[in-house]
Amino acid sequence: MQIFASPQTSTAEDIVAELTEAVHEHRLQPGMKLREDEVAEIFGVSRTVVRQALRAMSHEGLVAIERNRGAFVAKPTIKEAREVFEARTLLEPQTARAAAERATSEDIAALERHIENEHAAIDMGNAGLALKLSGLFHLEIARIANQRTIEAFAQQLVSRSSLVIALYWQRRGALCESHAHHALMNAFRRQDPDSAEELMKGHLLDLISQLDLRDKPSESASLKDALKK
Amino acid sequence: MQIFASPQTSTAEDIVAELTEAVHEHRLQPGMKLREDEVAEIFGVSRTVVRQALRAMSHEGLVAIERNRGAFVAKPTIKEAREVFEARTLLEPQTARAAAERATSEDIAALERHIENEHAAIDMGNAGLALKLSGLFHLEIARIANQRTIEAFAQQLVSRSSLVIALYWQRRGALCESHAHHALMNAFRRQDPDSAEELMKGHLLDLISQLDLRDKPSESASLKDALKK
DNA sequence: CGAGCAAAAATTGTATACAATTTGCCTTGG
DNA sequence: CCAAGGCAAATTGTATACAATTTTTGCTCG
Repeated sequence: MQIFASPQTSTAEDIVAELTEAVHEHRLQPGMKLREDEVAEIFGVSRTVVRQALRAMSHEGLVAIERNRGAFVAKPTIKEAREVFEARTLLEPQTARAAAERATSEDIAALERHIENEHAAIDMGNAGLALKLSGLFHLEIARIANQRTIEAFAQQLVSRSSLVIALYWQRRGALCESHAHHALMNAFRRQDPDSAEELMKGHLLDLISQLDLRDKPSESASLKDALKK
Repeated sequence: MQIFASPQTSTAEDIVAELTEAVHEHRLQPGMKLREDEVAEIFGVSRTVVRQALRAMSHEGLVAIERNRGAFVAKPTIKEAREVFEARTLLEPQTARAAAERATSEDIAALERHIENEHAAIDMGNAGLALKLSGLFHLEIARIANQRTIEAFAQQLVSRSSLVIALYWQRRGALCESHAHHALMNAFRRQDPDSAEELMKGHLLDLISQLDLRDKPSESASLKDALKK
């Protein structure tokens, strides 16, 4: 399967960006192997640069590197999935509040365009694109809040959320409703930090509620437990 | 100046760990250059491995890599310094709460030993060691809370805090009082999450208040502003 | 026919060689 | 004497070669 276009030479950052985008759009799925030679040929660089990219992504939790075995798209466990959304619940509501306090009319216009794109992606049935845009919306808010450090954390968490969704989303076809995004944007427009914070909190809880994060026997920590009658 | 012991062969992780420890103890100071050859010789590996380590640290915000110019210990700006502690204020109080709910008697014993070590370091006048231990105390709490994801964020934030302290601490000689750490541990012992959360919040605010984060003309964002009469 | 083992192929880990870029110094001309 | 230009040294960026490890293949033997 041809997943990427083939440019000539790329930097490690380019490769990270493209691979990350592919994860966001669920073209790269959890567990897929990323062979260095293969990636190197696709991007027209040597393995040296590919390794930089893969190590960077492993540091973001998007890729799992097993020594002498290679790099794989990460497969977050249920515990990790919970942690990702718990961290988001700590960071993003407050960030939305800060963004609501700072948002300029340009910021709001950008958000509005963004939501339009989300709708367009859903209408044309491009679920992968819709999912990616949905994640980017959250990053845009972090950007507006002007908190680079938290933005970097959010970026990592949103990316990992894509993996969590790929693994644990319940109703496969159903809605990635940008309804909540609309409500958030309106709170920004009203310069209403309290609402923005609450809406973000609710939005995240809503997302979590649509995941199936019940413990499964296969994830049981100990072999002994698994063999219990 | 001889900063490191010289072992034979090390992994990239070893190098990250040693360099990070040196940052924590203020043996490596903001702005110092980290030449690849030099580090490679010290650790007895090739530049390949050193580059892995330096790139990992740059991703953590501990090292700044300038293209074709090399790696330097990062020099957080005042804005970054504020962001680091704002992020800590979002994450750590809640984490302390979670830790207070989960802490076992072994956890508390470990914290107690840790605080003793902090006192010992202060008594023997080893400010660098005391500073490092002070940071590790916060990481120990994240570990007790059993939140790997947040622990990773906290690790990065604590490391960057060491750089911030190196740059912006006001009274050079004065106290890194582990007083607040004692109070936190007692809250854990009482299984008092509310207190733990409040104490951590207050502790962080206290730390921030001892930094000099006033804007300085030299940090003016634009050259144009700087040249204005 | 399947289990076990051994050799071969494939893949990753590390070091080194070479290219590209920057930095410092020295020369030269005003 | 100072500024500008350019050459040389030092340093980083990338590719490649080689070593170590894992995975696959295919054979033998039960």
